[in-house]
Amino acid sequence: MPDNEKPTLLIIDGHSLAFRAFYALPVDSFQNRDGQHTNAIHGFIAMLINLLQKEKPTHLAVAFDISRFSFRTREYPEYKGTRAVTPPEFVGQVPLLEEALKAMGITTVSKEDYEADDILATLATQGAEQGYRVLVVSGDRDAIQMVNDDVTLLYPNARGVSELKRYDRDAVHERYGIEPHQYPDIAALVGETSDNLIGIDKVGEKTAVKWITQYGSLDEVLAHADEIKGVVGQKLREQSDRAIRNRKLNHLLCDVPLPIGPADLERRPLDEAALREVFAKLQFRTLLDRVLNLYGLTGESAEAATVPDAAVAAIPGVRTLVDEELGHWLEHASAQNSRALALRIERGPDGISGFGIASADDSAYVPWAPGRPDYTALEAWLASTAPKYLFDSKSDLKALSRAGLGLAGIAFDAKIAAWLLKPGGSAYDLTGQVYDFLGQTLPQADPNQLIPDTDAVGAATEAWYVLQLTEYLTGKLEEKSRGVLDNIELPIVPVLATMELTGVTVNQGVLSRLSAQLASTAAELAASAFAEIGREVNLGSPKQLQQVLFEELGMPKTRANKTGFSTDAASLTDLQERNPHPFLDLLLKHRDASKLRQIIETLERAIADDGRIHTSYEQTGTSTGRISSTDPNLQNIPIKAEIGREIRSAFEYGAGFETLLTADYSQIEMRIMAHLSGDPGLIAAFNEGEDLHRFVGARIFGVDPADVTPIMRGKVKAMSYGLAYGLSAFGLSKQLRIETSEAKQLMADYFERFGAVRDYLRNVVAQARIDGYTETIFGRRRPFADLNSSNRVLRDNAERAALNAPIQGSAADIMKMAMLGISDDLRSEGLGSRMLLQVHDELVFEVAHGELEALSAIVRDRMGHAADLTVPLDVQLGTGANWDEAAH
DNA sequence: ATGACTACGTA
DNA sequence: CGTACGTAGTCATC
Repeated sequence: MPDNEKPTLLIIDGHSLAFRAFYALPVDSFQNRDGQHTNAIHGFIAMLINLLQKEKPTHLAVAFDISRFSFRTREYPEYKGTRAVTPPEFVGQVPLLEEALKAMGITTVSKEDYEADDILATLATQGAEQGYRVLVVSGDRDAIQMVNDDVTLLYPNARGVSELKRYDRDAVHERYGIEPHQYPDIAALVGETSDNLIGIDKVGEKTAVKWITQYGSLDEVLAHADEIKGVVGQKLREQSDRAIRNRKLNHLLCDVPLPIGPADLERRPLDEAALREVFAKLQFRTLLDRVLNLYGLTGESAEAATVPDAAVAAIPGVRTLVDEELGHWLEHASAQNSRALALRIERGPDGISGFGIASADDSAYVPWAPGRPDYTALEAWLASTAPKYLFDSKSDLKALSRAGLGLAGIAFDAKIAAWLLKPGGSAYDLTGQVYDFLGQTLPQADPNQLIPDTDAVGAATEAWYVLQLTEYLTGKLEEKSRGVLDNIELPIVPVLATMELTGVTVNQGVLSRLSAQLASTAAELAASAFAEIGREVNLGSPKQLQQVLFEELGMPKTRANKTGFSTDAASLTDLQERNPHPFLDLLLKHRDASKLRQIIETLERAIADDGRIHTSYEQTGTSTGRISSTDPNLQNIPIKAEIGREIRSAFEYGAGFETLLTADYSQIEMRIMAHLSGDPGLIAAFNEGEDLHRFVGARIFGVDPADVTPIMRGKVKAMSYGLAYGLSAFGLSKQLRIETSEAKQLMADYFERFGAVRDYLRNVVAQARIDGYTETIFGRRRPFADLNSSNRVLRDNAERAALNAPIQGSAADIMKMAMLGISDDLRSEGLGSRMLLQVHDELVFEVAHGELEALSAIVRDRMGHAADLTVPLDVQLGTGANWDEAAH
C-alpha cells in the first residue's frame, strides 16, 4: 500500500515532551487560580494540536512512565542516577495533562516496571507490522533505534522549544552515518550522560561510528577488540563491560505486554463537556478554542482570541484563488488602488508552494505546484512590469527563476529599504521588521513550531504586512536614500540573482591535488613540530600553544589578549626574532598549510552538480554599501602567496565559452579621496598617469620620481592606504616597523604636500558629528551614534569608521553603477557573455565566443564612466583560461 | 547545539 | 592605537 494511503499512528512519549515544554515556557506566566503551574501542559497541548493538524494521524496514543523506577534501575541502580530531583513547579502537571488528554479522547498508556520508550517501541513495532505509517515523538535519543522505513522519529532540538526534527532512515544516516538499528551500539560505546551511563574513555561519536561502520555491530567490535590499536584500543579492551552493560540498558523492548494494540488507538471524538471542565480548571481559553476548532466545534471566544487588538483586526481576510478568478482579482485589486500589490512567496520543501498577494484592503492566496499549465494570469502578472512590493526580492527572484517563472516590476524591497535606513543594524527577517517597525508580533511561520501561540500567518497575510512595511518605510526614507534604492539597489537585484544562478566553473581536479599536497605538507610540519617539543599538541589550539610556548619553552610573553597571550602570526614572527626556536617556524608554516587546505576543502564542498560554485551575495550585509559573499565567500580567495594563485587557477571559464575576463579598478579609493578632497596635488598625480605611489613619494621625499626607491614607495603606499582607514602615526610605525617619530614625520610631510586631504578627512568627521551620518557621492547614508560619545574608545572607533565610510561606500556605489551599465549593455547588445563574480573592485566575466572585443569595450566604458569624478577611473583588464591567468 | 574568542583570508 | 567583511577551529556553556 502506498504510504499516503496507510493509516498513521502517532505515539508520543508524554513525560519527556511535557518536560521539554516545561523548560520551553516561562513557569511564571502559566499558573491557574489555585497556584498550580500549567506551563508544561500548555506547551504539550499546543504542540499536540500542531501535530494533529499537520500529520493528521488516524491513530493516536500518549505513553507515560509510571515512576522513575523500572527493570533498568533494578538491573543497574545508578541508571538515570544523575537526574536532578523534579522541579517543584513541574509536580502535579502530568496528572492534569493526562486528565486533559482523556477529555480530548486520547488514549494514554503506561505499564509498571517499563519506561514509556519501551511502550513506544512495542507499539511502533506492532504498528509497522500491521501496515501503519508510524510517527514517534520522543525527546530520548535512544528512540532513534526504532526508526525504519515505516517508523519516523520526531525529536525536539537541543533547545527543546521550537522545532521537532524529523528523523527518518535517511536523516539518521545523514546525521550519524549509520543505520538506525545501529544507534544503540554507538550510544553504548560513547555513553549517555543524561542516563548516567559512562562509555569507553576516549571514545566519542566519531570513533564509535568508525568502528561500527567497520565491524558492523558492537559484538563484532568487541570480538575484534585486540585489532584496535592505540590508547583507545586498550581502553576498549579494559572497559568492554561498560559497553555491554550500556547496550543491555539502552535496548528498548519491543514486546512489552500491553492491554491495547494499534487498532485500539483510533482517534475518538472528544468529550466536549469534560474538555471544557478541565480547560476551565487550567484556565486555557485560547487553547480550548483551538482544540474545539480542530474538532470542528466552534469555541465561543474564537474571535476574541485570534484578534487581539484593533490594529491587527484591520488585516484583510484571505481568499484562496486559482487562475481564472485570480486574473480578475489582480485586475480589480490593482485598478482599485491604482497602486502596487505586495507579493510574498511561500516555499515548501520542493520550491514554491504558493503565492500571497495583497493590496491595502484585500489579500489572496494562490496555491501553486511546479508545472501547472493553466496559471497564465499569475505568470503574466509576475513577469509584467506591474509594480510589486517585496521583502528580499533577490531570494524570490531566484526561487521563481528555478521554477521557470519570470519576475519584473520590483518596485520596492522592504528588506533593502530597512537596511538603507539602518545599514549597521542586524539583518531582520520579515517577522523582525514587523515587530520593530510596526510593533506587531507576527506568529512564526515555522511548521515545526513546538509551541505556537496562535496559528502561523500565511503568505497572503505576510504579503499584507509587506505592504504595511512598504508604506512605513517609504515615509521614512528621505530623498537621497530613496534615490539609492531606486537607482542602485533595486536595479542590481536581478543582476546579483543572475550572477548567483550562473555560478563559476571550478576545476575540482586542481583543488583535490592541492588539498592532498597541503594535507601531507601539514602532516609533515606537524610531526616535525612535535619532535621539536617532544610531545603532541593541538596546533590549532591557542590555549595549548600558550602552554607550550610560554610555560614549557619559557618564551617571552607576547601581546595580551582576553584568554592570555597572543599566538597570532605577527606575535610569532616577533617571537622568532627575539627568541629563535625551530618550533615557531614550523608552527607558522603549519598554520599556512592548514589554513589553505581548509579554504580549498570549503571550495570543493561548494561545487554544485553543474561543476560550478554558486556563491550568495548578501546585499544588506555591510554598513558601507558593499556587498558581501557567503556560502562560500568568494571575496576572500587567497591571491598574495604563490599557493593562493594556484587556488585561483582552479576557477575556469565554462564549456561553450572562450575565456575569462577580469576587470578591476586601480586605486579606486585613492581616486575617490582625490575627488572628495579636491586636493590639487593628488588630482595632478592621477591626471599625470604616473605611478601614484612613486609620484606621491617624489613629492614627500623631495626627489625625482625616478629616484623614488622601493623602500620609499612602500612607505608611501602604506600611508596612502592607511589614511582612508584613520591610521595613526603609532599604527603606521608598527606596520612599517619604524620609529613612531619617523612615522609622525612621514605623516607630517604627507599632509604638508597634500593638505586638502587632511582638511577633507577632518571635515568628514566634523560634518558627521553635526549631521549624525555620513554620505557617499551617490547619497548613500550611514548613521553614526557614537561620534559624540564620552567614551573615548567608542568615539575614536566611530571617527575612523566615519572617515572611511564615504570612501569605501562611494567605491561600492561606483562598482554597482558599473555593474548595472554592463548588465544593460550585455542585454541590449544581445551578448552571451556573463558576469560571474564581484570582489569589491574587481569583476570576473565569462566571455562567449567572439565577444572578447565587444565585452572589453563595454566593461572598459561602463566601469570607466560609472561616476563623474575630477580624476579618471582607471580600469585594468586581463584575460586568461583561469582566474589566475586573467589577473595581471 | 550555541556563543565567545582567536586567527586569518580578501578588498 | 587601520576600515569593511566571512569562515573555521577550540573551548566553555546549558
